[in-house]
Order: sequence, then structure tokens, then C-alpha cells
Amino acid sequence: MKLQKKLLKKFYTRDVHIVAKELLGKYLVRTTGHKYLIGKIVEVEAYDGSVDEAAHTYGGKTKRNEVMFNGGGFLYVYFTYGMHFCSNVVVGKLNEGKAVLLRAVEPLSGIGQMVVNRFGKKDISALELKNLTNGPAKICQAFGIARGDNGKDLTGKEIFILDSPKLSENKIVASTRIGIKKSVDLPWRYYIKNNSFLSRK
DNA sequence: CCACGGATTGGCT
DNA sequence: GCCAATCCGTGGA
Repeated sequence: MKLQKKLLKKFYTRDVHIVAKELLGKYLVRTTGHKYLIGKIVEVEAYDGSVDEAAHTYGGKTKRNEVMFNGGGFLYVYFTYGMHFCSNVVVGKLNEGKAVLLRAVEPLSGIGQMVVNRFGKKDISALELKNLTNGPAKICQAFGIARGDNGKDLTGKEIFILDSPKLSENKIVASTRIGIKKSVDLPWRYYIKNNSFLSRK
């Protein structure tokens, strides 16, 4: 894999849909000590608190969602269903309340560690490998992302995203978002066509 | 193959 | 008190 540069602040401070689509194909990196966990981003969803009832920020700032108002380039981690964490990339300008939910990545490096984080064992089935990082809470479990990572700076050294060439539009599919009950018809889920690590088709 | 529901905490009404 | 930007196991067709 050709090593690319870390994405900088100006990447994240643009329009949420442009950033969401450009995040596809880029590399999510988490460092733990001297180890690297790396996955290619293959599925995301855009959330825009200014118009989108499904966004956590739609009703204004609270203790839980305040990181989403911090402006582009931060990690917003939230806890849900009493047992799961999900990761978002905060996007846009200060106080806009916009973010991109990371829904699926294709595991590339540090897979052995991800397997232990997810399943608590080293040997797994083909089905378990397929289910390693194909969902928002699965990414967090595999990458060891939890409450304490909320608000981390994505231009820092611990969690960041590496650049890769922009995908052509014909490789990107837009569809409705998953698991929400409000604003259900907005086509704000974006994914890489035919990738085998999608959470759904 | 698909549909359903339990797990389990904490944020907000 | 209600219910969530989920996951996984179970049970029926």
C-alpha cells in the first residue's frame, strides 16, 4: 500500500456531502502504542443538524453532542443501545453541528489485533472475518474506539485519516440511511459500489 | 433465507 | 419512562 498524507483541517471544514463522498476509499488509522490499525472507509452517512431531524445536533447543543459543534476535524463518538459505540468525523465550520458517520471499513492492517478486539480470540471463521468491521459499532469495537476517544483531534497522532486518490462518481452509490426513524427519505448514505465489507447492499 | 426480539446504558421529555 | 445513527442469536418457512 502506497503511503499517503494525513488529511488536514481544510479537508474537513467543507460541505458535509462532499466530505462524506471523498472519505470513501480513504484510510482510517488508529495507533495503539507502536501498532497501527488501518481500514479503508467503504460506507458512510452524512448528518446535518441544520436541516436533518435524524442528526443528534438537530435540537441544539447538549453535553452529549457538543463535539459535533466543534468544527471539522474532530472525532465524535457516541454510546447507543446500552452497549455500542459509533464513530463520526465532525465536518464543517464551528457550531454547524454536522458530521459523517463511519459505517463500514475494509480491514487492511492490524487485522489480528482487530480480531482479538472484536471476538476475544485469534482464530475466526470466514463469516466472522466478513463481520469484522462491516457496521458502525463493529468498527469501534475492532479499532478499540470508545467513550474516551470522543473529541479527539483527527489531525493529531492517535487517530487520523490518510489521503487516497478521489474515487470517480460511478463507483459511489447514494441511498437512504440505516437504522433511523426521522428524515428517513434523505439519500445521505454513500458507499463504494460492490465492496464486500458493506454493512448492507 | 428472512423476521423478530433481547441485551443494557444513559440522554432527554 | 421511553427509546435509541446496533448487533447477534433464534426460530420459522
